[in-house]
Amino acid sequence: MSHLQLFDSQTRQNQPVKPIEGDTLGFYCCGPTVYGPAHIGNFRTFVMQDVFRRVAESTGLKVRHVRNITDLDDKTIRQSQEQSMSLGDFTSGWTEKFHADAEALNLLQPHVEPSAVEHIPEQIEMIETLIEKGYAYATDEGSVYFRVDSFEDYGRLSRLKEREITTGTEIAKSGGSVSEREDSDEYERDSAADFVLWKSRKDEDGPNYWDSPWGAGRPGWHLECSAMCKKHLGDSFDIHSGGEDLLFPHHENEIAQSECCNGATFVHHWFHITHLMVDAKKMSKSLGNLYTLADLDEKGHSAEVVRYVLLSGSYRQQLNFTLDSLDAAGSALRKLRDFQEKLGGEVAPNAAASAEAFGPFQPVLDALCLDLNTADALGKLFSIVKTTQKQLDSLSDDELEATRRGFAHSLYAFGFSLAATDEPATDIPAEVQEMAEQRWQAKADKDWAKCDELRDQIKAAGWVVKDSKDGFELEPA
RNA sequence: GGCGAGAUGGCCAAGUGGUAAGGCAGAAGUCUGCAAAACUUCCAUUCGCGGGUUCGAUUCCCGCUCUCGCCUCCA
Repeated sequence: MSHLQLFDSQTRQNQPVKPIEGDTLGFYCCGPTVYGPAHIGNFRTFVMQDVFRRVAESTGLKVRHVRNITDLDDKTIRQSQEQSMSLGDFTSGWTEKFHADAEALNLLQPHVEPSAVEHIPEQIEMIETLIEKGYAYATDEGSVYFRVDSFEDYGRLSRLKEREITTGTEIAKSGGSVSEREDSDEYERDSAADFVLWKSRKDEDGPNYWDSPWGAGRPGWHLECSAMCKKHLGDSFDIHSGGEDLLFPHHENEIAQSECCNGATFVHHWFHITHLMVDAKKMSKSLGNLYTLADLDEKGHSAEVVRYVLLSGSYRQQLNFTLDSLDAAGSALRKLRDFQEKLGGEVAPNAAASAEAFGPFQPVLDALCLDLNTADALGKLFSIVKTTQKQLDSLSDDELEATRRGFAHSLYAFGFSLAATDEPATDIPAEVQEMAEQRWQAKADKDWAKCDELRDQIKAAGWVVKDSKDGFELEPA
């Protein structure tokens, strides 16, 4: 049995992954904010979380996977207002889109997918507790803030003390940039570090407000995750995950809210995924390097190819995404597909796999178990594929079966389905089709000169003929 | 300014105190009427630069150069 180790951002070490209590691992992922299409950077995080779950289950662990939908925050409200849509209609559209993308990427469905608007009462309840215990205060305007000074452990995840927090002005002076802050609803805080738990109603929120003991308003963004964690995984659970940017302040604030409210250690293991770079730069709309699955699909790249690229580097490293890397990934996947065809037979991998099922592919699982080293694991996979291929003919039935099973389980762990590629259905011009058919006839007649001539003509028309035993294929040149 | 990550063959990317995985691309061959695909073989005496420790360093230590990320609501 292989034991899964995962780097923990808080202790900055690999830690064994095992449930603190019982036999099920509580696993919470900060999900997408549904205000637009998710981009491949978002998906790097979700794909890695997916691989984590697949590997954990492959080693025999049970996982309770919770991934929320953030449908209530500044962005969803602003966008829905701008588009004159109800918040619900607006977010459900983008949620559907996210689900479609997730399915295309072969992400396992979380066991629970809670949304923020469905957890308003839970959030209000937490605020009440925090006020009662003296960790939060309401302002005259009807907002509630968390008093950061009241939680002495504040900053332990992000090492706040070591980071010598500077103010926005100082950063600006030193040439750094600092995000715009919406001070309009934050000026009445006792301390600049305090963060909002409840935002009093503002005109621009439109109809999106809820009643509370402090008046109409809505919960602060950080609180939703705390509330959903508490409800679906309890006061204390195993692993909390998200993009590296969430480490501070989002996760720091979650710890503060949850631990002060619940009086228990919030999370035992923090799993943060490093950001994806595109063409060696940070993704941004202004650079035009922010890709969605739809963008890449348009360029003829399947979601599985994207998934492969996202797994080609280690998740704690900045991975540089390029369009070229998609082509390389496509070729690599084709190689795996060919191998699968050569193996023949059918094995349906499933989550109830035991580590033994990997058989000759054990090194793949071992690599994944060491902090999800997907790059190393892919290397192991290809090595084994190569050596197996050479001895394929001399394998006994049992060995062949073990190979099939091990390969299938490896694919499952990576989340590759290797479904037959859907060739882009480009319309073939009738005259090209005609020429190709003539050529096929000429070939049957062994009229090689005519064959070659037609091949050239077809090529001139921008197409390439590829023969197989039973017929030909046309592809854009 | 503070904190952090990194620099490995044409590209991507692992890794280890004992002499560089894997993928892509490229080359040759088998096969094929020719192609394509597939398969086989080849492809870094070398891991940013300069020192040091060591029998031995790409891997440990020191210095330097460069790149990149984060620094309050962006996965």
